[in-house]
Amino acid sequence: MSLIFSRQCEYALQAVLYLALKPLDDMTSIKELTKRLDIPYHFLAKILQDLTRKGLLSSLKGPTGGFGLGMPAKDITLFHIVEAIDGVEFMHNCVMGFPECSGKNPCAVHEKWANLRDGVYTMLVSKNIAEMAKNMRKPEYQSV
Amino acid sequence: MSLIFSRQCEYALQAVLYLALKPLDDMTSIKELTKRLDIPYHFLAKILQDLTRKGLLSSLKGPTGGFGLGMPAKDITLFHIVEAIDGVEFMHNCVMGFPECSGKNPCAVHEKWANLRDGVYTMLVSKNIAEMAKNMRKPEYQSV
DNA sequence: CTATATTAAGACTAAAATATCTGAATATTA
DNA sequence: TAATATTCAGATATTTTAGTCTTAATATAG
Repeated sequence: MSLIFSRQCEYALQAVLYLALKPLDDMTSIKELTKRLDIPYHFLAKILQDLTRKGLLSSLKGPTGGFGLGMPAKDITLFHIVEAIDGVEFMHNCVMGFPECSGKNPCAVHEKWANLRDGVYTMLVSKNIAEMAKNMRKPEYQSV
Repeated sequence: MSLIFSRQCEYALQAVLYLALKPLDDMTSIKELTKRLDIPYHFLAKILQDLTRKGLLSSLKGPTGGFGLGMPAKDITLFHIVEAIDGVEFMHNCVMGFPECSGKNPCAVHEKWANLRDGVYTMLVSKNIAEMAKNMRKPEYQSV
C-alpha cells in the first residue's frame, strides 16, 4: 500500500479542518468528532492530545469541554498539521529511496519528483484552513 | 513518517532498475544486488521472488544463476513495478483520507491533488526502464 | 556423481503503526 | 458538595510492515 500521509496524519487533517468550521470559542468533544468523521475514539483522542501539546489545538476538560483551534484559523495551513504529525522528511527524500540521490547525483526521476513534491508543498501552504472551511462543500461528514 | 511508496516498493524499483543496466541474458545474484544497493539480503530475496512470480523478473538457480528481467527493458515502466508491489490505490484515494471525497463531493484540495497524482502517474509511465538506464548517471551504487 | 552456489518457500522474529482500555484529573452544573 | 462529562496519560493489544533464519530444490562445474 502506498499513501502519502500516515493514517494518523489523515485523521489530524480531517479533525482540524472540521474544527475550522466552528467558531473559535466553542469546544468540540471527541465524541462529536469521532461520530462525524468516523475515526476510532481513543485513537483520535491521542492525536488531538498530540496536536494540543504542539499548540495547534486547545483543550478544555469537563462538561462543555472539548477541543478547539489553538490559534486563529487564518494562521493554520495543512502543512502545519502534516509537519506536526508526519514531519517533513518527504520534502527531502528520494521517491525511489536511493540514499545518495541528490541534485548532483540524481536518480532517473529526481527532477520530476522534485517538481511534484513542490506542488504538494504548494498545495499544503497556499491556503489557510479558514479559507478552506469558508468555501468548502462539506466533505460528507457523517450525520449526527 | 510520510512516504509515497512502501520500503518494499522502493527496493523493488531500485533492484529492477539495476537489472535494466545489464544485458538481458546474464543473471545477477542477490548477493551482488544486496551489496550494490545496500538492501537486507533475505528481504530483497523475497521481493525478487515476488516480482518473478509476477513475471517482471526471471530467475535461475545454481551457480551462474540469479535474477534478470522477465521481459525486454523497453516494455517495463516504473508503474509496472509499483503496481506489482504496492498496488494502485493511491491513484484513487483522497489525499486527506476522506472516504466520501470525489469529484462531486470534493475535499478542499481534491482538484490540486488530482493534478499532482496524475503527474506522479506520468512520471511512472512516461519512460521505460531501458531509456532510464541508458542516460542514467548511476545513482551511487555501493562499490563492489 | 558430487560438491557447491544459487533461488524457493515458509516459518519465525522485530519493529512500527494502528487501535483499545483504564484510571486519574478537572471543569461544570445542579 | 456531589454527580457527571469531559480530557490526560500511560499501559496494553492488534495488525501491518520489515527483516531474519532454515531447509529444500535445482543447476553448474569439476
